Amino acid sequence: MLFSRALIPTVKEAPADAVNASHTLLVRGGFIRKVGAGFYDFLPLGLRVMRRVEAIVREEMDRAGALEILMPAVLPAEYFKETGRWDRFGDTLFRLKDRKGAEFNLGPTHEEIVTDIARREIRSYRDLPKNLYQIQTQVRDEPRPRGGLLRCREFIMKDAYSFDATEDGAKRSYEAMRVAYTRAFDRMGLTYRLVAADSGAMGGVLSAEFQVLADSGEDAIVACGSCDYAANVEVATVKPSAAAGEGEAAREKRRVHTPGKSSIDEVTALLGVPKDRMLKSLLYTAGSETVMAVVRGDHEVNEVLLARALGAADVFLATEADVKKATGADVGFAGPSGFGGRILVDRAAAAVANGVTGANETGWHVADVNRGRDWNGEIHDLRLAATGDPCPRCEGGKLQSYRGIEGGHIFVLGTHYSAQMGASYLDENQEKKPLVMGCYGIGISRLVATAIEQHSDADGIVWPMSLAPYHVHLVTIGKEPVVAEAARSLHDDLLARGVEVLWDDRDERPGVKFKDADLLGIPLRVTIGAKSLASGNVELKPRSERDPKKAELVPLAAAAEKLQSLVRAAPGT
RNA sequence: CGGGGCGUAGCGCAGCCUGGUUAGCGCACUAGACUGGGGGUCUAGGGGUCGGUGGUUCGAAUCCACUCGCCCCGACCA
Repeated sequence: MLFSRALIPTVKEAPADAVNASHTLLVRGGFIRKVGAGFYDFLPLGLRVMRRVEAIVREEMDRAGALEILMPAVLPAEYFKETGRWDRFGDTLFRLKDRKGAEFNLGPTHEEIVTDIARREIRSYRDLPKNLYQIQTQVRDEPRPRGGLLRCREFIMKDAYSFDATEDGAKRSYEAMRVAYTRAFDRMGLTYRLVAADSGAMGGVLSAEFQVLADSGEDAIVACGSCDYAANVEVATVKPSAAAGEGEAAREKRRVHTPGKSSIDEVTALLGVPKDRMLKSLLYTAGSETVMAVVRGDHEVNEVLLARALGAADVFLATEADVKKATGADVGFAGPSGFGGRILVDRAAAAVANGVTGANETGWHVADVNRGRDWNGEIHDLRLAATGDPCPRCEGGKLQSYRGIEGGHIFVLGTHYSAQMGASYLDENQEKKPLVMGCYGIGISRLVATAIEQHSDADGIVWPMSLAPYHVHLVTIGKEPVVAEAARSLHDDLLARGVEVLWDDRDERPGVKFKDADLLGIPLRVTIGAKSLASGNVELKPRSERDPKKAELVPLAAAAEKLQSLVRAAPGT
């Protein structure tokens, strides 16, 4: 491709609304342009990268035996109404009406539609297993699109759905997807962790996220430094360590006056006790119930774990009024000792001896309280895991916190949708049974940005070969006909060898071309100028090499073959 | 949805507080000249319903009201 004939509108200045590297560089490099909040144009270069992601994902899905289909982006409302998600999705669902007033929604995901295919087309256990996938535009009216391609209202997703006769079969399908995803993410050159994830209100059995590590990520995850334990903090648990005051003799409970001191910091400062002696007591609303969650003063409540422990879909921190009603005291003076309602306590807090906590009376705390004698509660894992916490799986391992971008999610759904929608099969005994389903997503367009979050420097993008819009960026310097002739022959030779090349043939100064080359991030840069060409050479430099002096001189005649072998040898291609 | 902020040329911004010539700067763009290995220099140009509507005023980019859009933090995120 000739640069002069392409549409690659690079700009020097970052867009005002870009806050992270991928957004800035995708816009500056002319890969994408914003159309509206959460909607983007993919310009030629951006589309080429996305096609690479798609191709890798498609290859790995096909290798795993999945079958590509395409479902509509516009869906009659009846499908989401059938499963109740018409209401449950709330404002996130884009709704529209046709000319007759019939209701539709844009597809945010396609469980209903694929289940409809299954109930119509799958009859027998002999038809199983099946895994159907599509690469399709998905639309969700996100409350807050952000980060350029990282969180859009319209995005490209690969979503796959497996159908099995049994739970065991579903696990095999899930495992096949885990392998396929691992291969795909490896080929894309991404550094990621496969983490245990919340299976949500769907009652899923197995659920894991492919979290691509990036400081700009929206998700918090923890991973063990010693074993392979890794989990979204939403579901991460922690091995209990030695409790504060363990083994101490229980002292007599006493009331302490703490006027105006409602926070852990204030109370520990006033009383001179360490934070891990405090029993932090928070009130949550779960459905119509108000419950107390107790964690140690130096810990935080994990609301997902709390909701799970309660069997609730969601919990919300109680309002000020609810706290007063439940405890009889202002916010900041709640405690399990003497509390009348349901109490859930984290393991670590449960073990605290001679603890300090709120007295359920404004301006008062109680000290030297002990569980069993002064209070009680249901013991669960309720605390948020953090860096330095002991790994729940191995001996001696410490958890480390990371930020991640969810690049993929694999999930055994069970029979949630199939039972609801009547998607069943007949087994060997003529017995009708619901299909056991799994679903598996990869954020195709998001991964374009995610790759840049991991592969860029101060000058621009550094694409892995497998995702690069072109393999070779050919830069010609000067107007001498010999230079253009050499470039033309190399360009044609590369094309004949299946190497994709972008030739910057513009009448621009060398500095402009080099800056643009660094910005675009094509992995191999070949410079042809009169200087080196005089000795029959061209200059070769990988984008990952920062120092231009380290460019390698390669005889023009040997350049194409050398480049071809470099492209072939690159991982993931 | 709560809090904060921004809409002025294709992009990035100043001007607004304290209303008053022809609305300005940098980049980009057009033409010419010089230049030619890391975003070069000079000359001459083109490009604006100042987000929209209404109001105040002799006069509004500037003040007021409403409205639309966008961004950031939070909530939310099958």
